[in-house]
Amino acid sequence: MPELPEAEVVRRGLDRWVSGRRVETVDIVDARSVRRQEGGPAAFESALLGARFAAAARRGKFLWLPFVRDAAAEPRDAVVTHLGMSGQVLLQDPAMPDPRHLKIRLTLDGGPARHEGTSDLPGELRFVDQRIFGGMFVSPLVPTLDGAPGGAGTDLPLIPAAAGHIARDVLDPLWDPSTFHRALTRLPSGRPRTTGVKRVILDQAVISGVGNIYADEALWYASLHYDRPASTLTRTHSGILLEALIDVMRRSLEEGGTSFDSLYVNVNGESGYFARSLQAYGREGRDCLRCGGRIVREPFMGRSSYRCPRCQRRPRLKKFTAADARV
DNA sequence: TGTATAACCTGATCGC
DNA sequence: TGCGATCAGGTTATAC
Repeated sequence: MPELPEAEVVRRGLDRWVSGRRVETVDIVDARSVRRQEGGPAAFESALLGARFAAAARRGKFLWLPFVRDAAAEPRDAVVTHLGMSGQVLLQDPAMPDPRHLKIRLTLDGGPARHEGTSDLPGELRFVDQRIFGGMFVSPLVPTLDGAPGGAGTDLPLIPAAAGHIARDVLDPLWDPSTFHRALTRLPSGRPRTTGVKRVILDQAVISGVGNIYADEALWYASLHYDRPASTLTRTHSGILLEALIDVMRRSLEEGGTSFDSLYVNVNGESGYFARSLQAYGREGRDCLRCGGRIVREPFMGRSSYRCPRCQRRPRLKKFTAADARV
């Protein structure tokens, strides 16, 4: 299931194989995959025909390719891709049969000089999506603003308007423990966040790139229960949690991401191997590798949470006091 | 204003 | 064998 490491693997593939190339044809096989496109499928097609892609970028699980029509111009728009639950971006030879669940097909030219002599340069970019939670759409690039969730201090000067609400992601080098602690434990208004810590780290407007798998993994490393009120976390807790999030994302990235089935692959159709390294997620009934307790699976937000009941104990109910509300 | 939840979607799996 | 129910989960809209 695509989270930050999987999106980054795909971004690297796009950057290597697609940037610098021009779109020759656009074929929307299933209009549901461009449902977020303003103006509908026709607008998507007319925006991309003849466009030349620049370097691929990403924030959290959103990735995008800025594009231009005039080689001398600066990109003002980007084609944004979100993989959702089951999206894949494949670069394939046009002679290969269409994959099942093919939704969008872009044929690309031979690319710039750096692609010359590359005998196996795939000619088609194919967006494949079984569950149709993902999609593609064109969005104007806007400056990242101070005060926006991922705004000041980011290394991305421009971001698609449609992704402007997404906060700085886990691997952004400019996160620091103090900023993270405040984002985790306080609302923008300054009031305490009383909601559970897992809900908060899944909120892409607080920190982006975390999904159900890596949330459970990071909480296991930090020995935190998913329902512990965020406002009760100390700076030590939030510091350990941030380190755990960064560490689990980096290690997953080194192994090409997490694949449980064929639903996540890189642009070459290859699976990642991080599923073998998971400590909590998907390990129901197996021993906790830290304390020997038995990992349990519990319903949470309409999905599942995995934890060790011994070293990630359920928080005791605490009466809310005036001191908690002090800003 | 902040939080919780339903809806979207398809294939695999399970029980009857 | 075939059918229906259930489950998986990221994002957004809606309800509270």
